Amino acid sequence: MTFFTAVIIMIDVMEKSAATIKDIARISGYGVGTVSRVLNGSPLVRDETRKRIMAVARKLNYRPNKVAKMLVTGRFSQSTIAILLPKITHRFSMEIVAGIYSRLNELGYNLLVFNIGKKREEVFEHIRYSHFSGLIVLLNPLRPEEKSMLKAENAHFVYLDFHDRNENSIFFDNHLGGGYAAAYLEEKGCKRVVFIGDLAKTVQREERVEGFKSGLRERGMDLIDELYIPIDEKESYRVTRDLITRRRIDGIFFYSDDLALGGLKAKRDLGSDIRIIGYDDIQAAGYVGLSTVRQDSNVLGRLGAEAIVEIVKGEKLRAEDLPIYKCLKPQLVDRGS
Amino acid sequence: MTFFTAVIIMIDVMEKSAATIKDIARISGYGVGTVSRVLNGSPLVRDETRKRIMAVARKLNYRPNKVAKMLVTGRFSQSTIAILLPKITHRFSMEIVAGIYSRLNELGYNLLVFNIGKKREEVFEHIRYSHFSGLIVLLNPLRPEEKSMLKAENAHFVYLDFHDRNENSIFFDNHLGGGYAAAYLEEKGCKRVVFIGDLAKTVQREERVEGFKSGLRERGMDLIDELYIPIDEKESYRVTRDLITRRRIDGIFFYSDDLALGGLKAKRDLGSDIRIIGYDDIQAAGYVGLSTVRQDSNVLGRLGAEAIVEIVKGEKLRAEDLPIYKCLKPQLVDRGS
DNA sequence: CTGAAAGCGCTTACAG
DNA sequence: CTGAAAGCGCTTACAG
Repeated sequence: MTFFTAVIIMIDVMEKSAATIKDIARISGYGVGTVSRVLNGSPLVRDETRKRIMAVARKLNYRPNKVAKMLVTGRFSQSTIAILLPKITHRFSMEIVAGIYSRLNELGYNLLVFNIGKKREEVFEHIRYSHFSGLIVLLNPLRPEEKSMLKAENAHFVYLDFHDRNENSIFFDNHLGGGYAAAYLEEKGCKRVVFIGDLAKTVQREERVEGFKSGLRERGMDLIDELYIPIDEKESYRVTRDLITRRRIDGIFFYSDDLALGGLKAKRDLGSDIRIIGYDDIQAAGYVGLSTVRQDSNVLGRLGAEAIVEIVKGEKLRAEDLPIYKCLKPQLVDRGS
Repeated sequence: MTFFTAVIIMIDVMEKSAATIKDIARISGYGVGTVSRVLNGSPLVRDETRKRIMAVARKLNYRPNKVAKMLVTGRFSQSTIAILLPKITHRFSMEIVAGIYSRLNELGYNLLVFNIGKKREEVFEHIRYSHFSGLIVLLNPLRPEEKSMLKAENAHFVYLDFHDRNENSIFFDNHLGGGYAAAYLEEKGCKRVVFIGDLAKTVQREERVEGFKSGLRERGMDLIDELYIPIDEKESYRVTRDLITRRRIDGIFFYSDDLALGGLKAKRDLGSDIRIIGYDDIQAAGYVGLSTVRQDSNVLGRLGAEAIVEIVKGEKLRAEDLPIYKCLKPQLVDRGS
């Protein structure tokens, strides 16, 4: 008895790697089949046996290997869709995620969330060794080696709010939206305007800026400056205040509502009549009365969820309509800011 | 050659279940080892062989079985934490999720999201056959059979914003918060107040109401009515407008900010001087100037993430400090509403 | 370069 | 009631 206990403790200490059903069988003196039955609550075992085996299992702090169980039973959740978020996320991205989630939920799929962290490679290792049926890539491009990894696994993916002619993409027209911003500022009588954007140089930003600039050109308005700052309400508050007090300008187009929120606060605190427009139409924009270029995050998210599920289920696989390439239009929302 | 093609097509059509490496081996005439090497891009294969095998793989639309690969390589992402959301979610729940997510992210864990849908049993089947290390159960109790399923899998879980003496729980003190609401309304000079809550009868609601009532009693204030309505801003707008116009009351305590938002709008539209207080302090509350009882969703989420990770890593397993049972305090936020 | 075999941790008929 | 064996789909030394 003491020896018996001693053996168990030794093993408990030695075995750094998790205990298996085999260990339990060996130590308890039963066969693996019996152990398996006990662990799964089969009624076909003696009570005595059950107790003995359970005791050993507890002692070893046994945790069944789900992967092995999945393989043998063939029952594993095929209904998980993964999403890959960019390193820095605006509130807008989170609203897209909410849209994806709600549609996925209706379709009976679970959501697995990845995030491009410091070590991009590590994240892709995780992705590689995780179990999911399809991937939604949000707002940023995949590198060639990442794509080929996915191809090798024959794992499907769809870009959301990013576009690549050769891949499934659902996205907003940023050039058009930039133009809307110019039109808005013109309508409010602005002549000398500034653009304030995120530090991160993204395709979305470039397209939006380009659309804005060509809009200004058409209207004979002047782009006095372009500023690039971190996504931080306080920072944009400060920058806007400086602009209003030190420079002769009458309108600002912010790359995103996150940024514009700080700017609007500065304008109001100073009682300035400068005109401000943001981008995205996040929830807060409605509450504070910020004019913006609306991108319907909910629609985008839901479309993305539907697309990846269709692809994964192979409903589109043999059709000519792959890759999916869908461009959505933004809308101008005038709240008088 | 035609025969060859015919065979492939037949198989392609017949095999409803996915093609395996064995199928490719059989059809291509090579061994499974070679097929595996090709599929994994090993350089130790003739080019000719590679092409032939790849052709068959494509024809069969081969998708590697990740589960089998995981089992044999032993490389599968152990760093996934799952959360289980209640059927109906307030915005507050979503803010908790954001907190969980951000902390999990820092700790290098992925997030898998489940949601109690129509068929509760089905969700638990999914949970059972999904691979994750620990589970965070948000805002609602597990049933006995669900707990025993988790126990059988030796899967750890922690309740967040729900409490049970026998399980790991991190939660807010609702009784205290209800008292704060009463104190707020008294301070604003209210005498005749109403409580408006969600239809769903939850522990949280009961505790909050009880705290509110005993707060009123201490202060000699009258609870004129208790109304229970669906979580819907329009609905709470309507109900509040009716209360203001038809009944002699001077204050309303809303179970959640989601509800209070509609009420505040009604108050302002009518120019009423009724006092309104909500609960949670969701983002929108700050934007519209709603007084509320603040529960720090970010802190709660982050604590939950840390707790489950600690438990999963066994850092607390042999200590006496299990189960974790931590009660957080809410705070009163006076925005003058 | 390629095949045959062993094995990952588990379940499940099949015999006793 | 219990054990021995086959097998889930894959990888990986080990021989050729």
